[in-house]
Formats: sequence, C-alpha cells, structure tokens
Amino acid sequence: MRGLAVRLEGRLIRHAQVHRPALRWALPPGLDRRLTAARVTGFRRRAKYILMRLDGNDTVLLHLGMSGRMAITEGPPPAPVAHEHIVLHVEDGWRIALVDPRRFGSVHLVGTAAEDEHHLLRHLGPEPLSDRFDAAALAASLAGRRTPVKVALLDQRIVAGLGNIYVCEALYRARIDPRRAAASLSAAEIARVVPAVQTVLSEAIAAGGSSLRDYVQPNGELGMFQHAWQVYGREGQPCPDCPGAPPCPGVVRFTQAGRSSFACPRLQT
DNA sequence: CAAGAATCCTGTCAGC
DNA sequence: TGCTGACAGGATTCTT
Repeated sequence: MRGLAVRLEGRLIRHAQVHRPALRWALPPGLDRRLTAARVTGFRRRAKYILMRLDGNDTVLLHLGMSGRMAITEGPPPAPVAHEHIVLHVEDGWRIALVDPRRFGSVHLVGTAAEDEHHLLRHLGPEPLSDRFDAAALAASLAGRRTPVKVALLDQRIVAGLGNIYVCEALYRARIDPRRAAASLSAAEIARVVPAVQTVLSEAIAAGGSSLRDYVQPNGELGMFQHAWQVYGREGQPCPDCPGAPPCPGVVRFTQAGRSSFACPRLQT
C-alpha cells in the first residue's frame, strides 16, 4: 500500500485498462471507465486489503491473494509481463500494473462512506498492531474453540492480517505448539502470543519495506523478510534458539487445515 | 455449530 | 530434456 501511495496519492489516472473479466471474483463492471480520469485521494489498509480512495466517493478494494503484486515502473516495462490484469497509466508517466498469475486476488468497488460495511471487511477481527488486539480480546476469541491455535490465528475473524508464515513464526516466538487446542492456552501463554504476533509483523513490515526502495528495479526484487524466518521453510534444520547441547532436534513440518506448519519440537510445547 | 476438505489458478522445483 | 507430482504467502464454500 505504501508503495502504491508514493506513486498514486493525489495523482490523476490518465487511463486504465482491464484485461480480464474476473480474478477470484468478477471485477466490477465498468472498472476501467471508473478508474480512467479518476483522481486518487488516499490509501488505507485493513487486514490484507488495500483500499484506494478515488474522488467521487468510490473506494477500490484490492486483495493480492497469494501470487499478486503491483508492478510499478516509470513508463512501460522493458519486456512484456505475463498476467497483467489491470494497468493504470498515471498522469506523470508512471505505470502501475496488477500482476497475479494464480488470480486468487480480487478487486471490488465500494462507497467510501461504507468501506467497513463491505461484506469482505465486515467480519474481520482486530488489527494485530492496534491496541484492540490484546490478551483479553484474544482470550475471549479463543475461548471454547477446540480448533488448533495455528488454525485459529489464521482465521481473519479472530485477528486480521496474519498469514501462514507469520502464524508459524509467531507461535515459535511464543513457544507454543501449533497443534494445541485454542482453548487450552493458559492466560500466560495467550499473553505471550500477542507480543509475538506484533513483533513478527513489525519486523516483517520493516524488512518488506526495504524492498519498496527498489521496487522500480525491472527484476522485481523480493522483500528481505524471508531471511528472518526462524522455522518457516526450515524443516530439518536446527532452530535458532535451542541451546547448543544437546543439539536442536530440528524443525518439524506437518499439515494443518491443508497448510504447512513448522515448529521446533523441543521449544514449542 | 464446528472442523476438515475441496476449490479457484499458474508457476516452480524435486525426482525420475 | 521432458514428464509427473507435490507444493505454494489465501479465503470462501461445500461436506461431514
């Protein structure tokens, strides 16, 4: 969102092209006409949704899904890019394309005054970096739930914006086994989860932010946060926090709700 | 109601 | 080199 805001806030979209009728869901009819000649008045984020406000009281609700990205270039890209579904030509010559090979992303239009009433946003839980996400709120949301705590933290109604990587990393930092039933966590354990989530997200945002500085590079560099993973994607490797002797038994991987989980079998109990 | 499975789609990588 | 299957940062909808 910040990368888009730098190039779009206050600018006029000279021309917009929509190359596909649908991503995950049908795109709004006439989206290209609505975006063409629109001025972007501001940005906001809610959970994993980017909200781009246009003059005329419409807000574009954008989700990048699993494979979506915004390709930002000064003028046309040096070589054709596959899976460019929406292209915005900004008045100052910059070009912003929604690229999403798997097409799990989505775009909706919603009245600016009713953003949070949209069906995709209405049931979202608290923002994890806000003070509405605290141990008391999380305890209330986990109470009575027999689902694994990993699955509960992925539920956007409990806390909004955590994905698979960050849940794995947060539960490692909180020293909690992802397979534990949500309701089985003690108050002390829940009190560890909250700062673990916030630390992981803050570090990831800071590391991802470093990629925003070179987003103009034609090769589309990734963020840096993948180098900070302590358990995710590290099956069989020693975790970083186990004491040296005896050595860490190694990060284990297992499936929960169809997603890969990673954990240290010694530290996470 | 809750929980798990299936689903949408393409790209990448490991193994043969 | 080419084929196959597993798997991938998500979230809804269907089934059990």
